[in-house]
Amino acid sequence: MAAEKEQSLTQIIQFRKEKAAKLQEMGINPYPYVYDRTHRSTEIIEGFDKLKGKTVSAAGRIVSLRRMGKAAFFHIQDDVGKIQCYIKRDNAGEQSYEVFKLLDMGDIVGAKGKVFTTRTGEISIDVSELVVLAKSIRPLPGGKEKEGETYHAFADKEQRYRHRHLDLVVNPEVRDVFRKRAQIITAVRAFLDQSGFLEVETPVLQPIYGGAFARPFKTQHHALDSTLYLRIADELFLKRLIIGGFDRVYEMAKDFRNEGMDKTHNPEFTMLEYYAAYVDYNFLMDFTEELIRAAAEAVDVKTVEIDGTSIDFSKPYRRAGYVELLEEATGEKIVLSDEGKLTKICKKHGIDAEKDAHVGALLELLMKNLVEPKLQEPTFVIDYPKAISPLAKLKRDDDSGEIVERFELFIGGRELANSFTELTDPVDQRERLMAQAELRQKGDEEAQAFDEDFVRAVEVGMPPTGGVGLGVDRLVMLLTDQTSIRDVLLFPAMRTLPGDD
RNA sequence: GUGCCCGUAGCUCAGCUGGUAGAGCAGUGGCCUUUUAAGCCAUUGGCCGCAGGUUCGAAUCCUGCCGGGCACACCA
Repeated sequence: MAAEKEQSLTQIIQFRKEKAAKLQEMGINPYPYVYDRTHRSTEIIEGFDKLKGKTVSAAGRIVSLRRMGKAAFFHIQDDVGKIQCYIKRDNAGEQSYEVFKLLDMGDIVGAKGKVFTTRTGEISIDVSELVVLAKSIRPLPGGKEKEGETYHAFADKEQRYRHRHLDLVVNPEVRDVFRKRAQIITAVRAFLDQSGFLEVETPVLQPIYGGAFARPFKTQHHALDSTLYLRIADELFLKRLIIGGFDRVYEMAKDFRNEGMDKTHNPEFTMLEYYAAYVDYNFLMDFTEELIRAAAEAVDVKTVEIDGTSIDFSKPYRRAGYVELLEEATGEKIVLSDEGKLTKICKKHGIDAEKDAHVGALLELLMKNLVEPKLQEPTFVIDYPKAISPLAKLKRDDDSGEIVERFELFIGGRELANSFTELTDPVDQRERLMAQAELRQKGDEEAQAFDEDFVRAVEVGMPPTGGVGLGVDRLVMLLTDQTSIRDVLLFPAMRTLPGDD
C-alpha cells in the first residue's frame, strides 16, 4: 500500500490497530455481531419526560469526545441524530471504563444507562455499560461544532463526493438531502400508482437508441459480438407498451448521455417518463403540476426561493407559447421557416450559430439564450417547432403545419420536464424519423437513429397518447434547495484518479 | 471542449516580491469524576498534486500534465 508515504495517517492507523488488539486481549471482540438497542437518539430526547431515570440503550458512532480523567462526555450519532453520553468510572465500572479508554472518535459503540440531564441541561445517558460495536482504525475528517456551526468542516467538494460516506458521517445536513430525495421519489411513485399508472422496466442496453437528442455511451456485447448503447431515453419502449395495451405506464430509472457535466448535468441521471393513453399535453400540464405538488408536500415544501423569485407550488403555472416568447424577447416577427432571418436575429444578439445550422438549431439557440434564463417562475412553454420535435403530433387547428403540441416546463430557469401529445400517425412518424436519419447521415450526431421496430409498432395502431419526461434529479434540486446536481446524487460522476482501477 | 481560480500535516488553513515549512484541530504521553469548539503541560507527524525548466538555491518564478471548483459551450 501507500502507507509509508503517509506518516501521520499511518501512525494514527497503527495506534488504532493496537487498541483493537488490546481489546481482543481483554477478550472483547471489537467487531461483534449484534447489539440490543432500545431507543434511537431522538426518541430519547423527544421522550425525555417519560424516560427520565429509566435505563435505555442506544448505538451509534462517536462524533465528539471530551475526556476528563476518570470521566468523559461523548456524543454518539445514529441514523436520526445524536445523544450525549456521560461515562464515569464509578458508575460504569472498571471493565466498561477500561474499554472506554481504548475508544476513539469514529468508533461505533452501544451505550446503556439511565437517562438524565447534565448541569447544563443536555439530555444524556449516564453510561453503566459500554460496548464496542466497531473499532474504527481510519480517522474521520472534519472538526467540531458549536450551536450548529461547524468549525474546520470537511469542506473540500472533491473529497466529499469521492468519499461520500465521510461526508454523510460528518455533515448531517447531507443526510437530510438524501432522505428528502427518497421521500420525493416515494411520493412521485405513489402519486403515479394512485393515478392508475403501471410501473415498468425497459432495456438500458439497446442496439438502437432514441427518444431524445443526445450522444450515447457505447458498449460491446461479447457473446453477440454486437455494439449496444446505453439508453438516452425510455420513450420508444414505453410507447410500445401503450401500443401493447397498457393504458398508463411509467418508468423512473437511469438514463445515460455522453455529454458535458455541470451543475445540472451528470452522465447518468434519473429520468421519470409517464405515458397515458387517450390524453393530450393539456391534460399532462395539469397532471404534472399535481405531481410536483405531491412531491413538494412529501417534503413539506410550500414555496421555494430561487434567485429572489418565490415559487408557490399551490398555484397553477404560467403557460406561454414558444413563438410568442421568442417574439417578445427579440421584438421580431418569428417565421419558423425563414432560416435567413433567424440567422440574422442570432447575429444581432451576439449568438454564434454554426455555419450550416438548420432552423431548429437556430430557434433553440435563441430560446436558450434569450428566453429560458428568464423563466424563473414555473412556466410551461408550449407549442414547439416541428423541426425539433420528431415524436410530437402537429398542433390541431394550426394552419402552418410547423407547430406541434409539446411543452417544456421551466422552473428557476432550468428545464424540468418535456412533453408531447405523442405522434401516432405511422406514416407521418416514419417520414419524420427518416428525416432525422438523414440529418444523422449528414453528421448531426444528436439526430435520432431510425428505429424500424418502433415505427412498425406504431403501424399496428397506437391510441391517442400523451407522454412526459421529467428530470428527477432536478426536481430534487428544486425541492431541497440545492444548486448543483452533484449535491443530490450520492455518488456523482468523477474523473478516475491515476492509480485507480 | 474553452476561460478563470484552486491543489501545503488525517481535517481547516497560513507561508508565495525565491534562502529548502508553520498554526489550530485531530493523534501520542501526562494532569483533570457534569463537559460541550472542555481546559492545562509536553510531543509525533510534511515526495508543499506530478514532471520538467530557470537559479548557487524553488512550496514560492516559468512550461507541461493530473485532479477539482466556478463560468461558458453542448444537452435534460
